[in-house]
Amino acid sequence: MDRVPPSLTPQLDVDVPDEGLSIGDAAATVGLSVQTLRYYEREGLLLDPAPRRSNGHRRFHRNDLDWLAGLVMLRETGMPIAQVRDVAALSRTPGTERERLAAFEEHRETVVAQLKRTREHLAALDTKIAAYRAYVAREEETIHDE
Amino acid sequence: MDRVPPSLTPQLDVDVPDEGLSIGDAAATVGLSVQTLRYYEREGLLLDPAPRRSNGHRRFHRNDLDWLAGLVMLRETGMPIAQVRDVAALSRTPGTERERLAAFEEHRETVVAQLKRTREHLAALDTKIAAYRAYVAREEETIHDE
DNA sequence: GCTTGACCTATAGCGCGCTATAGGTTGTGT
DNA sequence: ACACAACCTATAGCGCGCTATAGGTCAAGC
Repeated sequence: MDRVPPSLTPQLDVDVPDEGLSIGDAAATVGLSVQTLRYYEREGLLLDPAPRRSNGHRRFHRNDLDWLAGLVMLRETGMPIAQVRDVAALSRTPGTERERLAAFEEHRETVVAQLKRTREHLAALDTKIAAYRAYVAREEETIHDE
Repeated sequence: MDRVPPSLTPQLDVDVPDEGLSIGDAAATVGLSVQTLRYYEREGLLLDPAPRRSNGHRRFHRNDLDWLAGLVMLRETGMPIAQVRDVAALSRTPGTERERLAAFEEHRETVVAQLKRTREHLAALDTKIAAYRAYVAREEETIHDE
């Protein structure tokens, strides 16, 4: 078996017609621009180049959309293009399930670390905001007192 | 009063000598490169251009370091340079405490939103990891059975 | 006295991730 | 029949945030 069965990667809850989606609809569905989607294909981030209709237009099917949703997730959690490309290459190669798992687990660690940092920054920001609120409140009082 | 008193923005718990730090030490302290620090100065992200010694070398004092820590926090939570510049400009202008507060509160919202998205992405990533773990485990079993 | 290193200014260059432009084909609605 | 939108390829350009380079001053240590 080459890839994890689709049933195990439930990403998207939109229904995709059997004939697939145009690039415009696909882009809208996953929240990318049409250019970006073509760019991703060129850069080898897709599982496969999207199949074309007789007129040369791309069609995106269910599994493409699922993959795209995952790819957007990786990108939005800060995974660089090059690394996504590596993951895509792995996912194209049968018998690399362990490596894929390792890649995802490693990325998970970076996301968790990033989350932690952001939470700490948020705390600092809250401290700053509290200080300013106190200052502004104090100023208001002073005006009242006059 | 021009700025919020330093006591209300406790950012950094390192002690800074009275004569201040060199740019190298300051950069190391706040986790930036020397070039980046100079770049930030040029771009007007500092409260004021750092004062120079007779030899033209910058000195960073306590309040500069505090500001820098805050600036790094803003940058690392994704605030663009241009917006940091605006905040710096506000912080230079007396009587703008309310605007500064508003800027920080607004940024807080974007950070919270970003945090939420990242947590959702993390959940999706965890689902993927779980699926792969199950797959790999199942594969292992199959090999055992042979 | 001379090298070494940290600093200085000024300016050019770069990596990333798109985004825009040119020039063309297809197909759908009026 | 014809305009108009959506698609196509190929390639150039751009915004952001640094980072590197050139060319120099100064201070300390060997």
